[in-house]
Amino acid sequence: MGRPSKPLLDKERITTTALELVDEKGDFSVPRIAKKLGVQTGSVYHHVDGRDGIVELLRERVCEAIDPTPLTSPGQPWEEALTVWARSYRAAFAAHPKAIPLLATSPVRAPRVLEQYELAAELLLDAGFAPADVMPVIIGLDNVVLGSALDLAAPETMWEPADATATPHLTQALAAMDAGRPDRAFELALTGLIAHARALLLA
Amino acid sequence: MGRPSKPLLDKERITTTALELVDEKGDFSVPRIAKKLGVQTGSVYHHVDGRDGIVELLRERVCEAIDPTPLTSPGQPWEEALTVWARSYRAAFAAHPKAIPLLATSPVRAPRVLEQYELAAELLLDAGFAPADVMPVIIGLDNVVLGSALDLAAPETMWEPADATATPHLTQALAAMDAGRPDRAFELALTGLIAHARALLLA
DNA sequence: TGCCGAAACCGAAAGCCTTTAGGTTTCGCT
DNA sequence: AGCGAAACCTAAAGGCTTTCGGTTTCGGCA
Repeated sequence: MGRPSKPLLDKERITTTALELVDEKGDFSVPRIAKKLGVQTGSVYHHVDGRDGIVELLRERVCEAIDPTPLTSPGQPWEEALTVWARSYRAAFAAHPKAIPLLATSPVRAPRVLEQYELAAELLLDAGFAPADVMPVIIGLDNVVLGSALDLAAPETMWEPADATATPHLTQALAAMDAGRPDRAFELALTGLIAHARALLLA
Repeated sequence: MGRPSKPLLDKERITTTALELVDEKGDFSVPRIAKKLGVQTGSVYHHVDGRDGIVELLRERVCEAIDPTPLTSPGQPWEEALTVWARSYRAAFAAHPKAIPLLATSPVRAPRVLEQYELAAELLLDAGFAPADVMPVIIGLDNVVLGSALDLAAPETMWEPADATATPHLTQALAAMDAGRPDRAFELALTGLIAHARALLLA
């Protein structure tokens, strides 16, 4: 009953299980993780800093797939660096669309993730952006990326017209987007944002 | 103990109380609403469709302050209509920034709110937008508005670098935005989006 | 080699939360 | 006058997060 010979739990396995639950149900709970791992609920708390800690682990895990090298390779124009980074960013979140609502509403604490934003901030400052303009650009990028990733795999998640006859145009637009090319929409929104940022820089 | 002479509860009072709780704590619960109204928890369920129903009531309440007339007044260019509407939209949410995470993560069901998006969709379709391009524009607008409203009153909500020395540029950018003019950032993001939409229309 | 503290799990419980069910009183309509 | 619906209460089920103490095992140190 006491300590097992080989540990049954670790952060990796907890994170993996939480992500599995999020991917299929859109949410997770500590008891469900414990049940999936064949362990008592309380045991999980020996490896993890509460539920919020698991959320941060999920953020780290999802963001591991983002390639930060575009932000650090010198000699590139900032537009190109930001664009390539954003594509990688989007792909990482599109792989786990149901995690986005979970991650979008809690403050970012994970150091490895903050590090990427730090690189982005440095890139923009080095490019000559006014300090006050840096966050708006980054946040705008964030919005485009997450919004697009969310709509990529779950457009019906955010708009639920109960009565389609009351909102014919909205229903039509939703259906058209379903059948459309979200990739193109993302690319256009991205170029729009970059153009907006360039205007900020020149102003 | 039975039915009171004058009803103690109604949707209005429940919504108002929930919004008060959200404004000060960033969240609400049915028992807390009941306690504030001097009533048993279960009683609330006689007036409201569960917790999710209260969220929709909150959405309605917050969105009441959005002025839909720009979307319906004819003879105006769609750019102007959308811009004016977006400013009103942003002001409504900026009045209750802590409600944004709550409302941003649940599907929109409130008819009065869907009606506004219906008007926006109709406006864009009438302006000649391809059906597949309508939702990307609306969602982009949504992102700019909510993102800006959130950062307007609560920038520290989303970015919490525990170690400022590890992220000097990010910390500087955050501080600069705090001291800066979020209004100007919003206007620039908005014009950027409108320009992007115009490019979509012409393509 | 023997011991001791830390690590890892279990069992139990406190204190939230949402939601449902049934009982009691009052209101409005027939 | 009476009856059904409305509005509240009491109670409880079942879930969640988190903490606390108990038990066993492991690793390092004397």
